Amino acid sequence: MKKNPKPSSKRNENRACAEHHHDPKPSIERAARILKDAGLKSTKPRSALLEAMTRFHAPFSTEELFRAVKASDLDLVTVYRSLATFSDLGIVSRVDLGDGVVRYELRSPDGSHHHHFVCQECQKVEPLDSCEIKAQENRLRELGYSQLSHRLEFFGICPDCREHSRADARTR
Amino acid sequence: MKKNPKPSSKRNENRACAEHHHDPKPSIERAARILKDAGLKSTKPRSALLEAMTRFHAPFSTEELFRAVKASDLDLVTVYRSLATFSDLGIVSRVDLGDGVVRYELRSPDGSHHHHFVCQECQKVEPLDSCEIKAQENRLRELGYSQLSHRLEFFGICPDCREHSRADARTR
DNA sequence: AGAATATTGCAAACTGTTTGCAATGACATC
DNA sequence: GATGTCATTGCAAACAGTTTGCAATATTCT
Ligand SMILES: [Mn+2]
Ligand SMILES: [Mn+2]
Ligand SMILES: [Zn+2]
Ligand SMILES: [Zn+2]
Repeated sequence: MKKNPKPSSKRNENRACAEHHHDPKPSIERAARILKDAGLKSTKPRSALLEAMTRFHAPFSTEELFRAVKASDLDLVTVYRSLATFSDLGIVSRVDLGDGVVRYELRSPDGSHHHHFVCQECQKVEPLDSCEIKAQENRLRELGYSQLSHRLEFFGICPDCREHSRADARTR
Repeated sequence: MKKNPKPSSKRNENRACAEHHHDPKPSIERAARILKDAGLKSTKPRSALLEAMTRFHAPFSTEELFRAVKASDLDLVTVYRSLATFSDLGIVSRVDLGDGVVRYELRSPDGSHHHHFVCQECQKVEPLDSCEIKAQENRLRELGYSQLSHRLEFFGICPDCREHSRADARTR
C-alpha cells in the first residue's frame, strides 16, 4: 500500500507488514473534527499531543507521548486525560502488549484495525497487515454473543534478532 | 454483580465452550512433580495455593487466590512469588484480560491452550474451545519469525446478558 | 541432628494511573 | 471586544497492583 522510504536493502525484507505510518495532516484534521463534533474544545495541549502522535511509528505509552511533547510543557496528567478522551472518541485505540503499560496508536481514518508482533529480544513492535479472526467472531455471533471485539498480539523473535543470534553462535 | 442460578435447561446452551474445570488430583500431582524435578521445595503455602487453584473455574488474580486461601494465613507477597514460580515452571499460565490485573489459570496437563471471551456486562469469563491462529503463526514462521506465541481474547456481551437487556427493553 | 539452601513474612519501595479541587482557557453570546 | 459559562488544565495527593530487601524460618540432604 505504501512504499518504503528505504531502498529495499536486506533491512526490510521479511517484514510482517510495512505499515505503521500516518500522514500527519489528514490524521490531525480528522481528530480536530471529531473533537469539535463532540462539542469538545480545541486546546493547545490537545493540539500538541495530536501533532506529536503522528510522529510515532509504533504504539506509544502515555509517558512516551508526554516526553515527545515535553517542550510545550504540559502536565503528565493532561496526557492521561487527553488519551482517555481520544480513546473514547475513537481517535486513538488502546494497544495492550502485556507488560503493565497501556499504549495507544492513532487510528487509521479508514477504520481498519491490525494486530502486532512484539520481538521479545529487541522489543520492536511491528504491525501485521491483516486481521484473520472474523471467522471466529462470526461463529460466536451465531451463538448469541454480540458487540464483539478482540485483542490479539503475537510474540517471538524477529528475523533480525534471529539472524544475529545465529551469527553469534557461529563465531563463538 | 452476583450471578443468579438459572434453570439448567437454558444454562449451558449457547456456550462458547463448557470447559474450564480441572480434576484436582492430577493437576496437583503434576505440579508437585514439576516442582520437585526443578529442585524446589514442597511447602505448606505452595500446597495450599495449588489446592485452592483447582477450585477456580475461571482465571483468577493474585488477590483472588490470596483470599481463596486466606484460612491458612500466608502473605500476599508469597502468593505473588508462588505464582511467578508456577508460571515459570509452566504450572499456570498468565491470562491478560486487559484491565490492569494479571490473572492466571492452572494449565491443563495435555499442554493445550485456549482463549477467552469476556462479557463486558457481567464480567463472566468463558473459555473458547479452539485456537484458530496456527495458520497465521505459520505464515510468520515462514517469514523468519520464531519462538512464536500469542495472546488473544474476545470481548462483548454474552448471550445471557443480551437476553436480559432485551427483556428489560420490552418491559420498559 | 546439623548444615546447606530455599522459602517466607513483614515493611517499604515502586510504577503506572486516577482523583479532587481551584485556577485557567475556550468559545458562544451579547 | 468584553462577558458569562462551562470544559479543561495543573498541581498535589491518593491509589492499585506489584516488586524488593532482608532477617527469620522451613525444608531437604547427609
Ligand atoms: Mn499498530
Ligand atoms: Mn481459561
Ligand atoms: Zn527483534
Ligand atoms: Zn454477560
